[in-house]
Amino acid sequence: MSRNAGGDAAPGLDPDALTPLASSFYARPARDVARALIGKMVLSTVDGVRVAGRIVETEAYIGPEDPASHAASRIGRTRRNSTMFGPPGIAYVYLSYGIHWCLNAVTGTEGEASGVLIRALEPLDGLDTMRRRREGRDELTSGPGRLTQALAIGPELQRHPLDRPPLVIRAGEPVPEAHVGRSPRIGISRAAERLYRFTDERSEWLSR
DNA sequence: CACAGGATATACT
DNA sequence: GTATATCCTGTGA
Repeated sequence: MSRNAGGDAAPGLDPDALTPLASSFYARPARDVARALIGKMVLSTVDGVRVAGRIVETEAYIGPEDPASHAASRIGRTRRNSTMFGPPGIAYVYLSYGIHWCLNAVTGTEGEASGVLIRALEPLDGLDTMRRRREGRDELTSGPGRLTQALAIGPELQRHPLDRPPLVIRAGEPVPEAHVGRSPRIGISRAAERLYRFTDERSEWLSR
């Protein structure tokens, strides 16, 4: 079977040829990383199957002072959120509503407990695999729980460094500032006014 | 030990 | 728009 089965690949951009983002990319404020991740590529080879997508929606969660964060100061460091206190560039994976696994990249300095939630991808490669994993549904990767299902991301990838297989984030074509939207984060009750959600406004694959 | 609620997705009215 | 699945975490008895 050829790559790009199902069509919809970005022309002229081969995800395998792009440089993985080093941990230094993540070693800065979560808002900067959330903005910079728009347009980057996520490649999963979990289960030996190649699946790729382009990041179109992220959210920043910024240290203990962010009351919406799993690592908010009122909670402190716990077993669930301990990955957020780890070094930048690793995956923080958590279970939402008992059903959906969600993927974050840890950012900032070690112990800072900041991260970026990957909320939506534009499917680029391995669409047949995504559809199978999503049981034939059309919404393959437009939502944090949907994209982890499509990419077979689960708790086995807790603390996985994001610069190597089976889950790699790579460079992509820059998204001009004019196309980047900023809006309130989805599904939170605290600090709901902060504009920590970043989107590629051109995308058809946003979560809403 | 019991319980409430969540950085969601889906089915149903 | 509303209901509910489903389970882990954090909290407080």
